[in-house]
Amino acid sequence: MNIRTELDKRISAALTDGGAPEGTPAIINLSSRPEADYQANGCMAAAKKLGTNPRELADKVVKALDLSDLAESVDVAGPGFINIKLDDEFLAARANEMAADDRFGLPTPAEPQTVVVDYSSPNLAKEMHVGHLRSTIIGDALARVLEFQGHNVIRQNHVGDWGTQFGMLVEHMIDEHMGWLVRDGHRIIIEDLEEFYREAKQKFDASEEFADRSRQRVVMLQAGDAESLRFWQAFRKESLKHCHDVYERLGVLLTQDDMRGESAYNDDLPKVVADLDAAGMLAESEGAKGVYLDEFTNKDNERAFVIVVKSGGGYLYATTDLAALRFRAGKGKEEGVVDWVADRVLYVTDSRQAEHFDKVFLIARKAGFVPEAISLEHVGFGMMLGENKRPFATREGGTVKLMDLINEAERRAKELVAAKAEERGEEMSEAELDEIAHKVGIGSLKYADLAQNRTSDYVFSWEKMLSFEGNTAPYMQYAYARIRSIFAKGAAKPEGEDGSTDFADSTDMFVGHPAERSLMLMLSRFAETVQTVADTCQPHVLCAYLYDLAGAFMGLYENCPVLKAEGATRDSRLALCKLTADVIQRGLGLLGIDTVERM
RNA sequence: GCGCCCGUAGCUCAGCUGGAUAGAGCAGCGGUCUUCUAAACCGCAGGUCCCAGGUUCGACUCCUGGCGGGCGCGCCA
Repeated sequence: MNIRTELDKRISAALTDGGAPEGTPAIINLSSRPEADYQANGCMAAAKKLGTNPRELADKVVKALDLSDLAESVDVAGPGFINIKLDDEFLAARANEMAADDRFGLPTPAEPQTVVVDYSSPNLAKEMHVGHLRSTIIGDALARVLEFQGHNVIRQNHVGDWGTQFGMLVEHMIDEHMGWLVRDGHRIIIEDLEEFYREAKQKFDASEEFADRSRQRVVMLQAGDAESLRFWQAFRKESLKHCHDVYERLGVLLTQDDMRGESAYNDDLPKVVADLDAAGMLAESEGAKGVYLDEFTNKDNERAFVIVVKSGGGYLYATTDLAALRFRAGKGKEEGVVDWVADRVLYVTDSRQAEHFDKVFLIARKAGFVPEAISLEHVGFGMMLGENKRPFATREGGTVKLMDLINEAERRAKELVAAKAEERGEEMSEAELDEIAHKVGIGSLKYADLAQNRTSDYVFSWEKMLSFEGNTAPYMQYAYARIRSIFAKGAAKPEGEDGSTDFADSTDMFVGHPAERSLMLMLSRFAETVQTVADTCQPHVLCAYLYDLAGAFMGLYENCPVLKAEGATRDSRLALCKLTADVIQRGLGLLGIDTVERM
């Protein structure tokens, strides 16, 4: 149950009974006061509109309201706040309900949506680097959250596999006599994509002859020349393998099936342009074709011109994005390529592209490519900065490869875990150490990114993200491991071989101590938290929740013995521990982060 | 020139369609391990919420104008 939604529904109705217009929002917030768990702030705003006294309205609302099944007290305070203290038994019932439900009481959406999440989308010309990290991590977390909610999530990896650079790369491949490898149908091996790109680029800049050949190669490629395509295909395959190696290491759910790169829309590009023309939107300027938008201005304060065909005849990313939008909004299904039509499309790219998407979305709407009912959202994020506040780079100022970053994260995590295990005098096999280091290292990398509001730039710090103090992955994973160790230590096991528990009445939790109540209250907020994350595309809200949950658990851990308690109290606390661990595990799982049984 | 984002404790950040006394972590100081992992917990100290106006019963939040920083604005993505 989403308690917040429930309160909003009921109090909103009571506001109507009290004389406010239908649909007046109750404005339910968490209360920071000890005498309340939630507060409704809607009366003040409503009273202002009605021209009545807010306190009187609040009194009327409370009279019209029946919260007896969930609240212990409902009081009017201050200028017209309605304070709600939930009933202990209600909270315990919610906890029991959550424990018996693998969705932890999360309501299924009334109308499941088809949500396209466009994320990661690296350029295949180069190896994946830190610039792709945030999109990959944030997008993956959002896809997991939406999927868990019950929506039909379509992951789309809109990789850059069709640009000018590919002419250059193919030409370089030919120069390097890679033809025999390609011809035999074997996968070519490029040890270092980054280096390969650099070589090609150097040649391109240094040799006019090579540059010319590269440009010709692009034309041949786009015209469908078999030889060129074969090389391109081989390079693409090799590059994709690098990507998927990274995804695998990161535990990102993108697969080959989610791949739909720019090249997939190649045939649609002329049609997009023709349709813009048919819609009367296409204009020409200095040989280029594009769309004028009154809603935006350029540097000279004239209306903006969005180019879709270059003066040389080539297409741009705006064209490809329009084709992709149309594909997602129904054309893909119409043509029998896919079996879905998007209700919502999320573009997880850095915030510098915000205006680009505003323009593209606008054109798509105006041209009738995407109906108003389909929600188009640019999920922007800030840059990754080094501790010197400059864009994150190697000491020499070069690009940081994602694979190197991952290796470093795991190396540091392993060092930490090994040192602590030794300090405690615990034996840990190399294999177990590696597994824990992997989960902690990757978890740290992800959590540090996700825990912060995505819109702002974020300062990358190894020290901070691998710290066990504060809102970090290691802290959360440690909190989980501590709970699990209660089960490992005591005779009680969270579940037996057959999934049964060995403590009686495992779902019969009750409130016997304030710390238990606080924990249950926090647990009950899981559903509303997931809802917020899905609505706003802000994974940091989930991180903050999990951190608060861990904090609430520490209250129990410090104040309420579990294994030493007896009878029903012991059972109740064990069940509470298990539920907390499960919610933490699920919550971290929604962020793409694994838990460990010990660390 | 226009537009977008940001400015909260020494540092890194939260602050939920405007709500009651602005919260965490780090760093600083002081406590808590014969007791379920002390990689933890508890306490203390620390803030003109960039500035100035305005709207309102009420503003970190909304509006206007500044200041400071980042980014974008026609043939890269």
